[in-house]
Amino acid sequence: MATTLGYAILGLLAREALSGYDVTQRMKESVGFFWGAGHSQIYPELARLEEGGLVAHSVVEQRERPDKKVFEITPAGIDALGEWVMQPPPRRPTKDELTLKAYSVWLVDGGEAARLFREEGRRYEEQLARYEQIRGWMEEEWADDIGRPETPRFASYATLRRGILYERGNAEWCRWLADAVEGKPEGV
Amino acid sequence: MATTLGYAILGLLAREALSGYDVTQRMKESVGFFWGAGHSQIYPELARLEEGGLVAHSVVEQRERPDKKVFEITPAGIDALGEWVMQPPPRRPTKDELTLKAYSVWLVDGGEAARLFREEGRRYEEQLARYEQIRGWMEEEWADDIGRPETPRFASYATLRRGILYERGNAEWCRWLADAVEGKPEGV
DNA sequence: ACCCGCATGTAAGTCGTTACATGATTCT
DNA sequence: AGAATCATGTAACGACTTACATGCGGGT
Repeated sequence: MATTLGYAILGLLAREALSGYDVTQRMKESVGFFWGAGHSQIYPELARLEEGGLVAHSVVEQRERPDKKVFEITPAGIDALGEWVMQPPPRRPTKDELTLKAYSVWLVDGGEAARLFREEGRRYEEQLARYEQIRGWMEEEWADDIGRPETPRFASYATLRRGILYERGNAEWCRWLADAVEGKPEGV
Repeated sequence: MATTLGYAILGLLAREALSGYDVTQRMKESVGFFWGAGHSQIYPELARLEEGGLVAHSVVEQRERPDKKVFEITPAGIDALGEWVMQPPPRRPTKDELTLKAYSVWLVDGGEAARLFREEGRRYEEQLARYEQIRGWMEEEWADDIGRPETPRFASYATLRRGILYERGNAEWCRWLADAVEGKPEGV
C-alpha cells in the first residue's frame, strides 16, 4: 500500500512520535545507514501516509521555535507495517558504484588504483569502527533488551550487526584489491 | 560526462563489441550482479554515448535473424572510462529493504520472522554457492590472468570476490537473526 | 496455433536528487 | 554581520520501472 520510504518512516514512528524535521534527521543517522531520503521526499510522503490513515498529526506550538507538526502512527499504520515486514522483499540488483569501477580497473595504472581502493577501504574501516563502538555501547546499556526480539532495541541492534558485516566485507575486499593491483601476492 | 549506467555499458564494450540486446543480456548476468538496467534504459543510453563520441556502431546484417547494431567503444570512450574509474565514488546510503524490514521486526511474531529470514538466508547461500563455483572455475581456467591486474579477467575476478563477501555476510546475518528471533542464544 | 528467443525501440509513470523559497532564533 | 539550527514546503530534473509496440524465425 505505501512505498518503501513510507515503511521506513512508519518504522521510525512505531518507536516514537516525530515531526517531519525529526524524521529527516533520523534518515541521516540510524535508519539512514540502510535507507536514505531528503526532506523534500519526506514531507510529501508523510502527507500521503496521513491520507491513507496510517499516521496522524497534531500541531505543537513552540515558543522561540517554529511550530511543528508531530506525527504519530495509527493502529492501522502498525498493522500495515507488520504485514509489510513479513513479505519477502523483491530481489533487486545491488547497485554498487565501487564494484562497477573495479570492473574496469584493468584499464588504469595499478599504483593509482591501489591508492583509490586503499582510501575507500579506510573509509569503510572508519565506519566499521564507529559501528563497533555503538555496538559495544548497546551491548552494555541495552543488555536486557538485546535478548528480547519483541523490543525495538533488539531490532536496532540487529540492523547494526548487518551494518558491521557489510562494512567489514567491504573493507576486507578493498584491502585485498589494493594489494592485488599492486602485484602483491594474496593471503586469501 | 556520462551517467553511471553509461560507464557500466562502457565497461562491457571495453571488453568486446556488443549489440544493445547483448548488453541487456550481460546486465542480467555478470555486470548485473552489481549494476542492473532494462533494455528500455540501455537503448537510449547507447544513443547518448554515441552522441558524445564514446561509442560507435555499425549495422550487421544477419540471415534468419533481425539485423543488429553492434557497438564498439572509441578511444575517447576508453579515456573517459579510465578517468571515471579513478574518481572516488560519492557515498550514497545503501538501500537494503531486508535490513529495513529487520528494523521493524520487533512488531511481528518471532517464529514467523524466523521463517522469513531463514528463507532469505537460503537464497543468499544459493547465490553464494553459484559464485563459489564460478570462482573455482576462474581460478583453474584463468589462473594466469588472475594475477595480472591489467587484464579484464582480473577485474571480473575481483568483482566476483566482492560478490562472495557480500552474499556471505548477508547469509551469515540472516542465520544469526533467524536464530535470535526464535530465542536461541548466539554464538557471535 | 502458440510460445520463445532475437532484436529494437517509445511512452507513461514513479522514485529520487538538487535546487528554489521562506523565516525565526541562537551561536560565533 | 554571518552562519547554523529549527521548521516546512514546492519545483524541476534525472534515473529507473513497467508497459506498450512491432516483427521474424524456430521449436512444440
